[in-house]
Amino acid sequence: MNFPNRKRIILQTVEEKGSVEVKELAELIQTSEITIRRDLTAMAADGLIYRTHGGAMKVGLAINPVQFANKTAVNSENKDYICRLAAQEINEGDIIFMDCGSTVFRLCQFIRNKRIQLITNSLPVVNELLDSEVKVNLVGGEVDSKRQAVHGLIANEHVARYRAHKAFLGVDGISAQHGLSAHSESEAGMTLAMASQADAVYMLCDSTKLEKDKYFHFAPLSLIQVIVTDQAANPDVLELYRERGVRIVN
Amino acid sequence: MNFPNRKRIILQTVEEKGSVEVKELAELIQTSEITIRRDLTAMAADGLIYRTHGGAMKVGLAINPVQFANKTAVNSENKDYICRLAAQEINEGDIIFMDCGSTVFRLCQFIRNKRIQLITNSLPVVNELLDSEVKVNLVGGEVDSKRQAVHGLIANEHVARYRAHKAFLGVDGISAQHGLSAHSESEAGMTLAMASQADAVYMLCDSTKLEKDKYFHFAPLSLIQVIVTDQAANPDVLELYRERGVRIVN
DNA sequence: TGCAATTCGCTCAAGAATAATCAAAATCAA
DNA sequence: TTGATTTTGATTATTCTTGAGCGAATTGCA
Repeated sequence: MNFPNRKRIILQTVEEKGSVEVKELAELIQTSEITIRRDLTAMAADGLIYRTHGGAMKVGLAINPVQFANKTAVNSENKDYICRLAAQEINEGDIIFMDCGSTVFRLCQFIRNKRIQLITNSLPVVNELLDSEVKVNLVGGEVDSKRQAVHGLIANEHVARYRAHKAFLGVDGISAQHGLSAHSESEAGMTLAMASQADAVYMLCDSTKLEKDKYFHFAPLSLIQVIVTDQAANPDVLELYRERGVRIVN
Repeated sequence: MNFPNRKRIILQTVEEKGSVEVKELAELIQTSEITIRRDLTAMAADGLIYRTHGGAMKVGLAINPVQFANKTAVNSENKDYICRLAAQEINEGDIIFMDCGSTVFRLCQFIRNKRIQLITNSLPVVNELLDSEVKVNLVGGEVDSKRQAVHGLIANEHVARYRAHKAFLGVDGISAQHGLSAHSESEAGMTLAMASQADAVYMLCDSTKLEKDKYFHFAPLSLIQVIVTDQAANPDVLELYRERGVRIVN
């Protein structure tokens, strides 16, 4: 019995029973426990199951994964807080941009029932809003599988064809002095493209990202009009941004 | 016993049993294990089977082991047969179009390991191939939530910017006399856009769609070069298409 | 909190499967 | 037929997988 076959059996068992034990599986598949443990570790790494002591559990979204769901768990209360505020800024009939940040993704749940037009380059966002009131326009171009989003030259050009009322964007780092910075060039390109086509640019960033500089600086602070952040943000820091004409929502 | 014959037997065995071992096949075909291994390697490279240590598995079982159980897609046997044939027409380095038909979607599992460039307007296809060897380019534009695909003017324009070697498309109806027909205008637009930008157009259609006319006729038969269909197709009907210069693969 | 019982991951070794290489056989073209 | 090409088989070195032992970590129970 080889790994793919065991994998199939394990998945099926987990799916049926909700949770399984290592012993149980070893007995069922007629192999050693250490082998099962190794299988479970590998499968958990792929997000197919949830590993527990002594066994494994079914993970809700694992089969049809928007793997994004796991990543968003970090700082999730803060992110939800931010998104709730951001959602209040969106009115019926608005045309908005959303990029592919993990914070921005959580905005989806708060805008499901708004009748708005959305332009995005994020695949999880599109999936999330497929059956909603929101009319979605997807940016075309090269798919970046790691970020589950569309980036590149063609994507930027696509964005340039639209004009929106508001852009809701994430960023890796932001500082009052040096402006916006990112880990990757392509993400920065998309941020710029959307920002330049929007009447108002909203940065959704939890307080940990304030006054942090990442390696690639790509825009001055003047690119944005609003920062939406959480209540853990230092008031003195926020004042820095206000002085430079940025509206703070928190 | 030559390769094509062995291939046929191997495919049939894998299809029946789900998974097989090298030894088993060597015994069955009365040849050496090394030969079987070579056959399996070649077939796996074409995406016809999933290679495991010590044997091979059905592609579907290995790719999404669980969905398989509950998902009783219409005509799935025939569709897999068609897609397996279609996959063999795709070479490393090819640039291909795929549209959003349900048959075309099943092609995904057979091309996961091919190093090719794909341009598609189908969201399920993109999701399916996110973590694969395939480089995906997504067509941008209005998202049609019912069809889970991108359609419309902008989408067609996007397609027009690319040139591909082959297009793999679905269609609602096809007849030797009247050509291609569809249920919806927007889908027809996408089909036309892709077909006109491809060197060779492959229609993937199970035999039930042959000689069927749907309400919206949108292109003559000359638009396409190849029809890939299943073995239930009536030979006399196929002859009609051959007479009109269409290559038949089945 | 502390202790005992599992459970875990790491490393090592044995065995199986594989890829690589080369020789023999079969096939094909002229 | 001869020579070239392809296919097949055998051998060997390498890689992959599995299972066991052992110390470390985690859990459950008192």
